[in-house]
Amino acid sequence: MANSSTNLTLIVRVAIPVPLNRLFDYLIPEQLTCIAPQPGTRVSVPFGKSNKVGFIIETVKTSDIEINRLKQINEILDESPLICKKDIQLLQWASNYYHHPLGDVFSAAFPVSLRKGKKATLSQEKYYTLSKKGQLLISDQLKRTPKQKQLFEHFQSQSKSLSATELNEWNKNWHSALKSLLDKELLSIELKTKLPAKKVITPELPLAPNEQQSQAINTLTAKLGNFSVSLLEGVTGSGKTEVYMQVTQKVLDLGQQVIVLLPEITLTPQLEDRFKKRFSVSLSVSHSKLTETQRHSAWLEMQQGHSSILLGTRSALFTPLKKIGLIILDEEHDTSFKQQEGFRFSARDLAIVRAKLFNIPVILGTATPSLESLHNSEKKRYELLHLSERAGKAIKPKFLLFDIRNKKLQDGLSDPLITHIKNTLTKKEQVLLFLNRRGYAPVQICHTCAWVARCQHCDTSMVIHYAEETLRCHHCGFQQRLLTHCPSCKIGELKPLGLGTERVEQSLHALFPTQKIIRLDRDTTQRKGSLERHLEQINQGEVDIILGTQMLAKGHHFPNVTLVAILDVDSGLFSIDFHAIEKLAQLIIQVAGRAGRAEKPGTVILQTRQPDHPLLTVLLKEGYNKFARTALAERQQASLPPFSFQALLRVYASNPADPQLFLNKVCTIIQQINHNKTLVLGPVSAPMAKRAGYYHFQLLLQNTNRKRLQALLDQLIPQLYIVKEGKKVRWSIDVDPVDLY
DNA sequence: AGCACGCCGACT
DNA sequence: GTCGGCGTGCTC
Repeated sequence: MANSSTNLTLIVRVAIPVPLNRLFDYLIPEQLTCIAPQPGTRVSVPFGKSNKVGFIIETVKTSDIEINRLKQINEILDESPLICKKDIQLLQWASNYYHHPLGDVFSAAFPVSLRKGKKATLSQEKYYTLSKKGQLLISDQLKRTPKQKQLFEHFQSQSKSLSATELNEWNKNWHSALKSLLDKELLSIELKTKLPAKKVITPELPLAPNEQQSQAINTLTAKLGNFSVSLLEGVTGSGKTEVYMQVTQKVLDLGQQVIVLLPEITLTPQLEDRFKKRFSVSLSVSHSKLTETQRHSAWLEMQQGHSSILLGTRSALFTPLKKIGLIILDEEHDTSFKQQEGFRFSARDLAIVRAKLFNIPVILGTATPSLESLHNSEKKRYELLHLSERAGKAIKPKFLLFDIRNKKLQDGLSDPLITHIKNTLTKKEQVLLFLNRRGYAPVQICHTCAWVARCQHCDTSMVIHYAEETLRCHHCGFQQRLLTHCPSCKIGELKPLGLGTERVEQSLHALFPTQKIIRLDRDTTQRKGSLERHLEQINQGEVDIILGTQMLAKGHHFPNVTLVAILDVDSGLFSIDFHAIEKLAQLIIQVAGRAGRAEKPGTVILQTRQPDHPLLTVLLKEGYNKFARTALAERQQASLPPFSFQALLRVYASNPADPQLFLNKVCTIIQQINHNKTLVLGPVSAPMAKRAGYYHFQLLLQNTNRKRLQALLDQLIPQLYIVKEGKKVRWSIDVDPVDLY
């Protein structure tokens, strides 16, 4: 007889969430081999000294590791795979493309609960129903206990099982009566899966689309059932959401599900509200502010098909769907779709990969398309759909560029700006001021010896926060008491240098003592719900001047604001990162969309020391589209993305010399394998070399051909895990970086 | 990433 | 004489 044990040996290759770029092989114990575990199934495995939850990637007969060195899995956690083959393919593609370990990539696709091994079932809810005994009872027999009689009769009239939630809707005071009825065995308990709440609202009716909207809706509807990417370019107020919702309805009519991805926003978006009011089907929401249980439920509701629409941020993209029909990505230009740590994926780009795998369409919507997406539409990879008409009679805002060179400024406010603020306030309209720096002033300097308070952990100055009488580092959080005397020369007077929101606020109070001024930045909105409270005050008209950082730029519309000013646009114009001007242009247009409404046109004021900046001039005189075209031409000239492809290798270590030693080694490795003319820029120290006590270096790789860049990375990255110079540092690779530091 | 093992300083 | 510092090496 043949050796049956070798015939029966079943090995599974498991992705484990550790930063190791390989899979781990395990044996399936004999008593479990009857269940052939499918890829996408979770398993509990012994790993090192502890146990971990991993994901089966494939089943194989042999392993590169000696069979007697393989461990057995502890347990198969799922009866069937939690994600389908195509979604596994998506994750494998992402792991290859972003050169990030597969186990970690899998982790990103699952809520924490499932990563930890929690059962993949929706929570059970207790339902109460009349027992056999209860069904035979006449309610008059309970007349001595009126509360119980009332509850009993409620059950009789409903003639179905009721949950605690449903009982609460009926009458808040049911707990003790219920307990008594249970004790008398007149009621019995049954457990039911907790499904997303049934809606009791009458859904709002679709709006009548205008000519352009119905054209977009028709075009998009015709694309259902096939892969395509459409770039829906619609100015603020042109009714993109209506288009999303009407196409979504068509997908629902086909019995399919829709994912709607939104940027991470600090302000509650109206979009969620509009979807909830429009559709009677169940809708799930998934973002980082929800509890773990809520995200667990949302994931399973979509996976099991109980819910038809998923609204979520970046990582919601990976949620498995029973019948995926459409992916919508709103505000596609927003950089929060790119994860900025660990597995640095772009949800926008992966949405397209996923859509291709499932043969479904993607809609990318925005008023200010990213340059990459515009380029792709010019190359006919995406279909460009325009919504240029503003709904209603809304008038475009007026832009004013204020040259502040050699001008007297009162804490960042020029005289003409102050005049505009005064005029707006006289008309009882609101003013919105942007300054992207919190605190009082970014520098405390000695008037005599020019000594500057610096952070001891970072290459940056300490920011003055007068309100708390502290100096703070905005990069590592280090803080100390405000200084009163120069520690260097001992005689000089310490003065604030530069602008922060706190300082501008103080100045505004002096200029407009009778007006209500509100400051919104991380310092004033730390407490939960305080931002929402402030926004409510603003929309109630209790506030005259709103001053804030860019946290105000996204997601919320202030209808009574008719003057918006960006106090300092120059930081965007001078940045060493070529993405900065694109982001600034998007910010300006998005901010302009916040201001004014039909009968009250808005004005947008930009203060600058570069009034002749060519791109800025184009943007204001000829609009975003012309700006984008000009900026794209500049990128092409310089061979920058999207005309080339980049990968950024970031390194840091506590020892200042180690990062560069590692990158020097990396350069020699690249020289050995670089047969494809990939540009190697660096190593250079990061723009702020020392941060939170670590020294940062980086190396930028660039090639006009994406495949060639990938081919280099394919050869390079595995070696980074091996070389000894890599052991002393922490490194990470960022493919298609959107932030170059 | 964890978590061990492994050799050199300040302490009961 | 030990407790523990974090360097380096492994995880199927």
